[in-house]
Amino acid sequence: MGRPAKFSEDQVLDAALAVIAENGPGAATIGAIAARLGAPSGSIYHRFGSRDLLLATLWTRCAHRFQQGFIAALASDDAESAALHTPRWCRSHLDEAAVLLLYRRQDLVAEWPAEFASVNREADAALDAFIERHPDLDRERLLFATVDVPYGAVRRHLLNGTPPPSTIDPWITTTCRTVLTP
Amino acid sequence: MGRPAKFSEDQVLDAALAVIAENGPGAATIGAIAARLGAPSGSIYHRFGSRDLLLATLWTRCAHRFQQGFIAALASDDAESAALHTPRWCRSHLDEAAVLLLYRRQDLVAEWPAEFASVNREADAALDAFIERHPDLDRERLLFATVDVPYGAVRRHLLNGTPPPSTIDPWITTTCRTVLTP
DNA sequence: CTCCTTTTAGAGATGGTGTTCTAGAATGAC
DNA sequence: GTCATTCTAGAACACCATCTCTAAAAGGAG
Repeated sequence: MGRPAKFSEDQVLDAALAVIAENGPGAATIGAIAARLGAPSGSIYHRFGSRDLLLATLWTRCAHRFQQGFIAALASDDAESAALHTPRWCRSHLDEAAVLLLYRRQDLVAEWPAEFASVNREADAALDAFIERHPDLDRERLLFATVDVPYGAVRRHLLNGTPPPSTIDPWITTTCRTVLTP
Repeated sequence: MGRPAKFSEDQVLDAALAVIAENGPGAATIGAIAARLGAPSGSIYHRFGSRDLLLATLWTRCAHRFQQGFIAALASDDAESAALHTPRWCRSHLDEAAVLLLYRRQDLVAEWPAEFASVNREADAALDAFIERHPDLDRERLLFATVDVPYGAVRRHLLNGTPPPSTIDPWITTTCRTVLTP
């Protein structure tokens, strides 16, 4: 019932994604997003009550998509594969990776809406479970090997807008193994 | 001759630095910077012709200060010390590190002024010289060990506003050694 | 002291952005 | 067909930030 939507919610988010990946969060004005989609700004506001709500939704979508593979790798008790998930995912999701890894939430969203509070709950739980199974590891060390190093390895290339080359993978793996084995 | 300045150029830059470190680049409006310094906005514009010019100057000052130690370590042919420079400098220059490492130039400065074009010339030259002396190394590998990994190790802590703990240093050193020795 | 320069001081013009509001178009239910 | 509902469409509003402009203050040179 009612008029069918001409622009889906995901289409709006994709437009916002493209704008940010191209010109940074500052360029992600409602006007720019609407223009990219060929929609009037009113339609955007009809879907998402505010700019903050729109960008928080986008951020959450990106984070959720990214974390799936990471969580799965941790759940199968494979730290090296978890570490490699970052470069791999970046290669196949260049724009989303740029938005997720190059910026902070606060750079996109002035005031983070309460309903999006626990974006990282699942990932945190996966890390906790992993630690639980490996009492000789501390959380900081695990984060360094599986999050921080892959992130650093990938960042420069995301800044260029180019996919991270496959040469970095063995460096990440080696680092992971070296740091995590006593 | 002429009226003596009540606010020095560095004072203005320091005020901008504090504002950004506290609330992000979006909060670094001329009004906020002036208010923090207790100066009227007109005085800011008298010194720095525009907001872009002010922030570009700040960025360049940060980058220059940061790169001194890095360049020196590379010049003395010590890659591990170059890698450790990042966490060390972050500890003693928390605010500047946050501005320099957490944001992109484009996040601060809409249009980078031409006169600040070559911020990284010296650092690039130091890297080139190092490579020249170690023909078995390629540049990407050196960047990974001395730039990317330390950067990743430090980022989460800068986001918290806390100095990176000393526990990360041996991980960085180990990574550096492992990746750079054939 | 009188000129000249530099800087402070802040009011005001300008432009752009988030948001709201009203009107109209498209569809399903009856 | 008529009504209710959902969405498009874009004009209008309010706000905020950058930047400009004018006047006055503070010192040095002659």
